[in-house]
Amino acid sequence: MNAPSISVQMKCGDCPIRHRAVCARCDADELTALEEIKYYRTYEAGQTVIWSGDQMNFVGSVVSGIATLTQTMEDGRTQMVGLLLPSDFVGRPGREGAAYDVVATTDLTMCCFRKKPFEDLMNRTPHIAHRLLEMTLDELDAAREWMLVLGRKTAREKIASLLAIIARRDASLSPDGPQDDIVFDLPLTREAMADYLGLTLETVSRQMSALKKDGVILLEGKRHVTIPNMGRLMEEAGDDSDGGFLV
Amino acid sequence: MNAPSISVQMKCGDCPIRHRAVCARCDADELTALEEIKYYRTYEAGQTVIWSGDQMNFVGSVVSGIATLTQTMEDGRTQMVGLLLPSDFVGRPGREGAAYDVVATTDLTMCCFRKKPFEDLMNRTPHIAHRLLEMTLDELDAAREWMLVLGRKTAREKIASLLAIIARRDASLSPDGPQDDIVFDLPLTREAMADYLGLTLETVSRQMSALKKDGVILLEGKRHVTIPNMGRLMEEAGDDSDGGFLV
DNA sequence: ACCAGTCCTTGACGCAGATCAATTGGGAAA
DNA sequence: TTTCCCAATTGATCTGCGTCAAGGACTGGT
Repeated sequence: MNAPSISVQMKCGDCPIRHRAVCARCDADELTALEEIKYYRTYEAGQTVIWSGDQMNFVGSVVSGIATLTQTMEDGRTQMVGLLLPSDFVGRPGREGAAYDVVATTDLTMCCFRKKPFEDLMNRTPHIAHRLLEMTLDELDAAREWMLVLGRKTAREKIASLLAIIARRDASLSPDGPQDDIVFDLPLTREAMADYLGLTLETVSRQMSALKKDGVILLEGKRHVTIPNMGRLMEEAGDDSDGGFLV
Repeated sequence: MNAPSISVQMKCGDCPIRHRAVCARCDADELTALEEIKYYRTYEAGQTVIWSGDQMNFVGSVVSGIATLTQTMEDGRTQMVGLLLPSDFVGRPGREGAAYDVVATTDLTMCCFRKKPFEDLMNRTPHIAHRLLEMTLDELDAAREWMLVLGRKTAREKIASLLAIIARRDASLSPDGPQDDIVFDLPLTREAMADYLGLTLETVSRQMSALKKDGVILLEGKRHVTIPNMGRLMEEAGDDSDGGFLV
């Protein structure tokens, strides 16, 4: 057999991202098996990928674009419970339905695996099951970290926490040196930020302006952000530990 | 081989609870293996079981008593991120240290398994790994459910949500008919409730009084609670769906 | 009986963030 | 260029919950 290059296959064929469900121990057979059950789907900004409660017949990863996981009460109050960036995993192996609405906030491409065969592969491949457990533990840590943000932080600290997460996530993707300015475009509207932070969009806007005035961030236009001093931002977030991760 | 009664072994020998990590597919050999690496530990009310960051050399379940998972900021603000009731699992297979403080809020008995041998067993026993993934997904759902509570609910709704969780959890343990009054003793101080709900103890106290005045709950002394109408309580929680579970 | 300690309740007041409302800015279509 | 549209900003006011403070109800110890 003509063994394919692992480094390419690790990234799941032609996906430009590294699937988190795929790990260093995956061998060529497993990768071929994944290749056979995978397909791509694209969604437009604003489209709902899955409604809470719907049957979900795939798992997969975000390839490009941003999606959110949200919960809504009958009276319309909504809380975002997860932010899905490229390479993040979506799906609940072993579960029937979706627990939350998944919404594309930008144009979105997903790399999906049909669920049943994926579960079969998982069941006969211990290290994939192991990897999924690790990923789920990561998400649990992130969710609990966020509980502290929602329950105990001020509006200013909440905003700083969110910016820190996005900045860190973004910086880890780019190959820049670690202590340069961090520059990125916010992938969320003020309203989406508010739904993530348990605030109103007005409060988000005011605190963004305040952080800008105080030199914690630079803002060009509405979305383009520069972090001149990551340490300062993390102080503002009330977050000494450089832990703090999300999704 | 003299196969032991599964129904007894399912409960892990002499533990009075059913370990969630042990499932219907566990066979006698696996149960024996667990039996060999298990031990009990007891803690007094108020004692800290594990400090965040500490090396954790066991996993296990709560046998009796209540423990909490909490995070604390440097300035002392604390947020509870999990409530551990009997049969709940503690531990992060595959992880080195503890991510949160675990504190006994009442006298507590834990049934522990030494971590390394437990992980070995998990690694060679797919259905135990599978069970752990399921448990972790449950906890993730619970954490995300709680994010909605923390981010978007009012103080009154928060209190009602917490009471509903404890009531439901309690009712599922007792063999009573489903539509009787639900009666239980609150396992938490007002301060612990506040730390769970992102409130102050004074607000918790006021809202408890308000719910009592409005007949949503009956209070005898400080801790003894009767829920005359579970549906009413869940309305107050802003929670139509009878989902809603926690840890 | 008395005291000390802990937990809880209740009141008075202030403030962070919500609500309501008006205006600005910037990109796309005509 | 003008117009439209939607995201975002900013201001004015309101309010739910936090803060500070005083006191009550148990419990266990002496």
